[in-house]
Amino acid sequence: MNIYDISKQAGVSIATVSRVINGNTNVSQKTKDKVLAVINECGYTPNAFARGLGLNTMNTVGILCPDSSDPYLAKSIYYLEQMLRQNGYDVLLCCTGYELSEKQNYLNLLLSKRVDGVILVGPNFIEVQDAKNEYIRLAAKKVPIILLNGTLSGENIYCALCDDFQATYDATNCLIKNGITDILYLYNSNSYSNKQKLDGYVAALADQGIPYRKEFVSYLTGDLQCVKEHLISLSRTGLDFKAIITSDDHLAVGAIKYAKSQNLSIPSDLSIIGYNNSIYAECCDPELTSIDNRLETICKNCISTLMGVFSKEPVPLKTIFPAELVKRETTSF
Amino acid sequence: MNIYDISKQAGVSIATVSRVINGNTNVSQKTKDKVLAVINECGYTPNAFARGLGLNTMNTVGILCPDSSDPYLAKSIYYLEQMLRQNGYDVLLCCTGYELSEKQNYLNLLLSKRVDGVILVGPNFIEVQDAKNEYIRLAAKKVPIILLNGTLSGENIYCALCDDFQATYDATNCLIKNGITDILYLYNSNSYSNKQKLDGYVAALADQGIPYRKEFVSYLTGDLQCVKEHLISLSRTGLDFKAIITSDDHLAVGAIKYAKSQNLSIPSDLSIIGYNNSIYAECCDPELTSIDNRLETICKNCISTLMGVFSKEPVPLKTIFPAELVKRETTSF
DNA sequence: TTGTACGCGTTATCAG
DNA sequence: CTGATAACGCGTACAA
Repeated sequence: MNIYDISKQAGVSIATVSRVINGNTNVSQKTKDKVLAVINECGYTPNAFARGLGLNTMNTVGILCPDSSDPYLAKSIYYLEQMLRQNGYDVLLCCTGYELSEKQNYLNLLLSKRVDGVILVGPNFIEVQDAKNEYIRLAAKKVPIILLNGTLSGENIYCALCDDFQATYDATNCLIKNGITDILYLYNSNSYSNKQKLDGYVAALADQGIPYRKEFVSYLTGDLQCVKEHLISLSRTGLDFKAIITSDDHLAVGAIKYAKSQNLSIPSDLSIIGYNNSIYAECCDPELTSIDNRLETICKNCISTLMGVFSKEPVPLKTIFPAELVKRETTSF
Repeated sequence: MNIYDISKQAGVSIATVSRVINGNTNVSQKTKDKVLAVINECGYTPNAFARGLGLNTMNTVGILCPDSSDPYLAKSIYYLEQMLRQNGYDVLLCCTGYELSEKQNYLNLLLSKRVDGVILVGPNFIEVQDAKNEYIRLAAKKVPIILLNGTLSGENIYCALCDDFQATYDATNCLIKNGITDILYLYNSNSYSNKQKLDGYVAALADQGIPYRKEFVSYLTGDLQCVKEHLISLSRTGLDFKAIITSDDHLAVGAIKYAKSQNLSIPSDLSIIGYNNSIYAECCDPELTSIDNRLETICKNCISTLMGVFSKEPVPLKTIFPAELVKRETTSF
């Protein structure tokens, strides 16, 4: 079943069939009806590959993320998929894992599939060492690249993110204002975004005249059990801490597990603040105070920027939204 | 940059370039080296659309799911994406929501994009009324359809699932054997799979001579708060229950929230068993006993079946795995 | 308003 | 081992 079959059956040329399919107005109602009738009768659908070849696009956007099962990234993907589809774009999904080389491979793979644009989801795409981000700039020579919760300068690269520095700065400040100064900071990746968060924590301490203590900051990967055990061993060294801020809700849940295991009561003995305001924050107990980085808003911004680029409208290179501290049961304020 | 440019630059015909690209053996090493050199120099990548047009495939599989941000579905998608990519297939992701008409629309959309196969993820695709599943059988006339955790008979439809009936049967039995007979059952969708789960619960009661009580079974949608409130109002009616089995971990977390709010101690006052063994089960407190339906195994089976269909090998129509009760802190056994 | 003819970039076939 | 050429199915100038 192709456009020739339809044109024969309807007694018109393929050009007319094409016009009808693509909503071209220069077709008489009578002809249009006839063609549509044949199309419906035959259940004809234009061949997407041929169309893609001619138009040099299949209206597809690539979404790259380290791990689509991470609740926060999963939510991002969900929003993006919905919004892209509303705009008539399909989603090609790629889960890269956390290795730089794989991210690079998959980005090139998407380019070779001729996607119209790529969205890099999550802060983990941007490395602190700028040279390692060069592959993204290279890709941006071919299609627009959108960073969701990441920031990178470069032509044809657009960023939408939350002010991570300010967010942890404010959260840290909030604790200090409430008389809590022994604050642990836990993070789980060395991305640029996580560096910002850490900087916010450090700056807040400095601004309040509280000395920064290296042993209060830990880089941690692994499951909840690992987090718990790390905190237990930390407290066994005699370290005394009254609060924990984490770069991720998952770590914060680990902190809750630690508190339970030591019979510490939350928040009177230990305050905990997570990051992302993901489902983790609601299903744990006590429910987690968490920094909300306005995921839906950011996703919406990404898509509107991308659509703007496609239609050659002027769009902002970088959009930064403020975070919001969502207070639940792991803090007393 | 197309195959003609390369062929000119290398001083060979486009046929030879094509042969080199596609690893055809009938090319002399010398020619091959020359062509490869030019390809690398120019950074040439074959046009995927043209290739698709010629081969009538772009090696793409559609994944349809109601909501990619649901932890259980997100995990499924993650596994599937990984495994498909290992086999050289891309993933076109579609989030349909829970409306039948939308599922239908999106399935047709995927077909029009000429995917090589479609995987329907999650039990929610199969309706109890068989007529409502007809659109899937129709789609299967064009490409193989794989049901992940669903079951439907039909040509070119393949199913991999977990024995939901047996799973809740065994879980219910387990509670009864431990002297708990007042067991609530909560479910959140009317899918075929959820019907199986409910049947398992009912059958276990019957086999143990415990009368089935309609008021012990609730259909519930909504967030954790809703679940909690429903249970509170249920207990206010004087209903006395000692255990809750749910069709989904999310509902079970709601049940935990309920127990907390009523100062019931878990599991001595109330036992809770969830379903899916998702991240919900680990991050709540107490950690949730949950029925694990072997997601990774099922995903692996789906992909191997699909690849089998693609290569025209004989494959099973239906594969059923047993579930496993993962015991944590919400049950005493 | 409609039809003809060509281009899009591959891969496959067949001839040499 | 290599080259010429015909599909693949559609969109679209351009002609009528």
